[in-house]
Amino acid sequence: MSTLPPFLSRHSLTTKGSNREDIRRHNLSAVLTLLKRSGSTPRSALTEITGLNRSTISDLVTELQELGLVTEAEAVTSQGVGRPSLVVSPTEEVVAFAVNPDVDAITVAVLTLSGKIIAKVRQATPVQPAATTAVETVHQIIEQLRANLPGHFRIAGIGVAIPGQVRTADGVIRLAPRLNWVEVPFARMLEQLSGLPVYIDNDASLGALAERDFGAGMGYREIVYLFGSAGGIGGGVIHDGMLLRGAAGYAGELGHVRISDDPHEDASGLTGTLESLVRRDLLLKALGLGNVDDEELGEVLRADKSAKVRKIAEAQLDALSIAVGNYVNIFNPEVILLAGYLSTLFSYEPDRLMSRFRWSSLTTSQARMSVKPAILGANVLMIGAAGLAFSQLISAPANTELTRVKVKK
Amino acid sequence: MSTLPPFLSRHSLTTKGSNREDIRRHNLSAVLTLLKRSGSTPRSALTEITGLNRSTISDLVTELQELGLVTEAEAVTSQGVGRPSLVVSPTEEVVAFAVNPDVDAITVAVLTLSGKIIAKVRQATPVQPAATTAVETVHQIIEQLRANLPGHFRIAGIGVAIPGQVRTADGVIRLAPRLNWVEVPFARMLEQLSGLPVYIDNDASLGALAERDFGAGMGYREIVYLFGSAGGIGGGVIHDGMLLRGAAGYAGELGHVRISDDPHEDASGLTGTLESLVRRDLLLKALGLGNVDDEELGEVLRADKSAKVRKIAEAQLDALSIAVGNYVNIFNPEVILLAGYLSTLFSYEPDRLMSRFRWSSLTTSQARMSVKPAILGANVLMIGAAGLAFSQLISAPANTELTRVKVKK
DNA sequence: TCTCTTATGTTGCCCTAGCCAACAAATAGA
DNA sequence: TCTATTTGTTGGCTAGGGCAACATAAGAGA
Repeated sequence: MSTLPPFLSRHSLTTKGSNREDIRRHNLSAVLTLLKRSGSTPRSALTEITGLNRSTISDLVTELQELGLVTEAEAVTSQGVGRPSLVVSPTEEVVAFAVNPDVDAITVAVLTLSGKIIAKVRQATPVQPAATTAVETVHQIIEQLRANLPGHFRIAGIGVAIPGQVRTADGVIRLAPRLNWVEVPFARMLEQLSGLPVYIDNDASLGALAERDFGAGMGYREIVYLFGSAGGIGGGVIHDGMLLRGAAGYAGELGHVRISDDPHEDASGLTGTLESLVRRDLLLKALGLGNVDDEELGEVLRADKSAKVRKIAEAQLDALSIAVGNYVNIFNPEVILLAGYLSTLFSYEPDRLMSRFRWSSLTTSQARMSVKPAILGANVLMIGAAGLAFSQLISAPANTELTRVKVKK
Repeated sequence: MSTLPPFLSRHSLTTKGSNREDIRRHNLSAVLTLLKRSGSTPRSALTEITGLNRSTISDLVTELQELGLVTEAEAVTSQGVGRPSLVVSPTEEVVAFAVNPDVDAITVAVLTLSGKIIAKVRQATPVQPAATTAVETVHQIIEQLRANLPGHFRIAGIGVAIPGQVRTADGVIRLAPRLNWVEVPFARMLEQLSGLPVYIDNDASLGALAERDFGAGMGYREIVYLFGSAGGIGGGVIHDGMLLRGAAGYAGELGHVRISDDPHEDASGLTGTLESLVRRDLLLKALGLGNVDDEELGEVLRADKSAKVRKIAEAQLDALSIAVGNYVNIFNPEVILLAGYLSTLFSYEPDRLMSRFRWSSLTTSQARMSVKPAILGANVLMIGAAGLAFSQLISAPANTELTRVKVKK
């Protein structure tokens, strides 16, 4: 029996020792991570980036190949003097399901390791579904998609993007105001139905991860991601290349941060927050628009010449500027990515935001910092959710079980 | 020559491979980290916490002993059945200098690995010193302290806590408004004079690290630290047990975050920020106090019964509540630590803050979150700065050169 | 077409560091 | 004093990354 100082036990994660298995896992994971992000990569590049020995890379790639995760092929185009390097690619035969339940529809897709969408189903929900109904619908769509996959494909799991707060430890949706879901053990429910491992996280957080891997955040290690949708404003922060989750997974609620004394409430009942000031619905109303997507909204907005609309848009841009300035001070990011409605708003008058946010942040922190629109469009949540489902496989390629498409009875 | 996709090169850090040396370094570091934080620790505890084998711990401790970093001794009190475990302690003979230049004084101290202060000199500066003057003064004090150290002691380096923004990569002070220093290559200057390695960081960030290791943050991995001083409000964020530094080291400027439309400016010219609303000097003035420390301020404040003072204090508490609520939403921390003046303010009426911050953050994120006063007092910056100076040694015990007290000619 | 240069894949061997098992040592309790 | 329990110690094992030598496949130049 031990008599550890009580606080030490909690430190066990940081101060864990490592052994040979950890090395191997780490190196396999490093190689697979590179392949996921950049697709086909020559072995020589893997050697250079990882700093490992040629022979080690050879060994690692062989193991990944035996695991059925990557394939090797001879280079098509020769890249110069010397023996051409073999090109390694993530296989297209390992897939994940991505799920996004929202107010008006449930979307499910099948994606490969490198983020390619193989199939996608969007099922409209006439009435806002209860959690149990939603889980069943998701399950049915997945079964149908699964039946259409080639038999030798294997499945990493199901990733779910939730417009709300998710306790990542056990996959419980604590609160999804728009869906009116409270304390729903979504992961457990869907796992029991589908028999597949289920991973859940907040939608904006997954958006941030998707942009980091395949979008405007590629190559950055310090990213602040702000996502505006019909339901409000969410955020995700990438720090040191990894998602900032906080104690329970609720970190990054960047839309619910108070920046003004304005008494209007946001969707969560907080006043003066970014979400309460930057409202897509207000602009839609002013433009006389109904249910349009962000692209169409952008076009109408740019075409509109009324002073009233301009005033609303600019007031929202100014509020966004303050928030951007704040996040520069807080995170000192390399880049701030604006997605969804915020991207539309930004594009309306980029200079206004760029000049104003500088008033609300320290000049030092602005150095070499850029603000960009996100580039992944409507499929960003699918890519992010699938990435989440793959994350276990990515971090421990040799120790993660994949499920066959056809279940053996 | 390689033709890597341009963004991949920046990823090299995450996707670096690891080898045997990395394991050894990591394990030595894990053991030394534990010893630093908890002081004397039995070998059995090291085994249990790290998860490593008994024989491995034995080997690691032997190496640390040979490096002169730890000592082993038989247990004084027996702790139960079985052979008593040997107790390992960090040596007291490896020290670091801690430096804190401020407006009215320059403070330098000598500390051991476990944060014990061996010697301390506070030299008042009648006029606010220029950077070069300050560096020379620091150097002289260090020489004097060094001369008084036993000859067999060894020095890890100099850690400097700066009331301003520091570019951590090269140790340049970008801006320290209070000292009126701009773009000062402090680390390089002091390194050239002293011949010792110099590490610099922002004062509040170092405060956060000190509280994590030896203060109210012990055992937590997600900490938001807010520090109020005469010069303003600084912040430090510990995420996953590590300091959040951002792209260049400027992250954590939590005092310069705008939370209201109030037009008053803070020390950096930003309006409506936490720092502009929570002002120690205003309260001092209202209480008719001069240059007192936080403890005395707290006593006078508690004794005071005037409505005017109460109004000021409560307004400041309310502003602090909003900021606390915001940081709960942003970081989902386990604990928020209030230090310096903010601790005084909090203690004046803790319930007011505790009830009000709940209005400005999502209830979900408040679960199991606590707000506490920091417990390290006036020496917090010395502890933090010394910890910074030791960090290189801690992270690579076998590969870090220590300097002898007596220089061989 | 034939070398020469260059870059990469392959193979066998080495070495390090963590693990394991057996044994020794030091305690508490009966 | 004897037993159970826990921990330190020792020697051998093993996995996996590094290394060097060699093989291979290009391009360049004559």
